[in-house]
Amino acid sequence: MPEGHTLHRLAREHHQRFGDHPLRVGSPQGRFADGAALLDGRVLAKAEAYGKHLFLDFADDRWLHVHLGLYGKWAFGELPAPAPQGQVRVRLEGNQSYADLRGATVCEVITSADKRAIEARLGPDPLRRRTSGENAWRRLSASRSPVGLLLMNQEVVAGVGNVYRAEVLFRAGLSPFREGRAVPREVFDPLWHDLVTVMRAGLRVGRIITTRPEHRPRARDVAAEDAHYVYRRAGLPCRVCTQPVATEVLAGRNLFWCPTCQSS
DNA sequence: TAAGTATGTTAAG
DNA sequence: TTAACCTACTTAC
Repeated sequence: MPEGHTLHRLAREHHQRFGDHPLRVGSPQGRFADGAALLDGRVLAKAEAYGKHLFLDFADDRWLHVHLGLYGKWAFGELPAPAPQGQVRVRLEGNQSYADLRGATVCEVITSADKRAIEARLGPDPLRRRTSGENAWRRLSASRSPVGLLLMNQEVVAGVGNVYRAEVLFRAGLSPFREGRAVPREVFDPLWHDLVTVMRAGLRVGRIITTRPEHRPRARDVAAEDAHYVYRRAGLPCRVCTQPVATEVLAGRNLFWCPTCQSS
């Protein structure tokens, strides 16, 4: 489930389980054998996330860079670790815990210069401290692309995926088809602030919940089907206006929106 | 059991 | 714009 909040949680969990310990690093699958050999036995000094990228600092200018892509996953457990099931690209083992990585799009050992180059391509990450949306505004307000595309562009905002894209546009009452350059500053600033709010909530809770309590059946114990306003709700009645939620494929991704509530 | 789908990105055409 | 990556879960048959 990798939008930005997931990666920030993963960074935290790696640090909690493995921070400051020497790790055994292997690649049961074999596909990352060379990289694992570069890291095996080293101490994990730090773990951080930037957008959807995870960086594990193995000191002396060696970082493990992971991007989960669509279906990559980390699975954690307590030692002793079981025999690897399926295609385990990386297995980390520390004092008490192990972690298995499967299905990642990117898994590589890089230098801090490589890491800086990756970060330089990314827009501001709403989940990083002391981060302003100014650079996102600069890109967005100069673009003819629809805002629904711009929010998914990691060079504009880092960490937003298909769920946050759909939900934050709904909460702003903004049409996903509005050109970036036609979005007024008075609309963008609250939208950025809302991104920070809902992504922080996702980081805290571990799932994406964007519906306000007054728009769902039960304020607590949010059921999966009540967590979103429009994402994956095509044809269902809008929670606010009861008109059917619309869907369309935009740039290869499913877009969801309410044509009534998001007409501006 | 097979087919379809997914919260993502890159590269080929 | 499309296919590929190649995992796990859901749905169809």
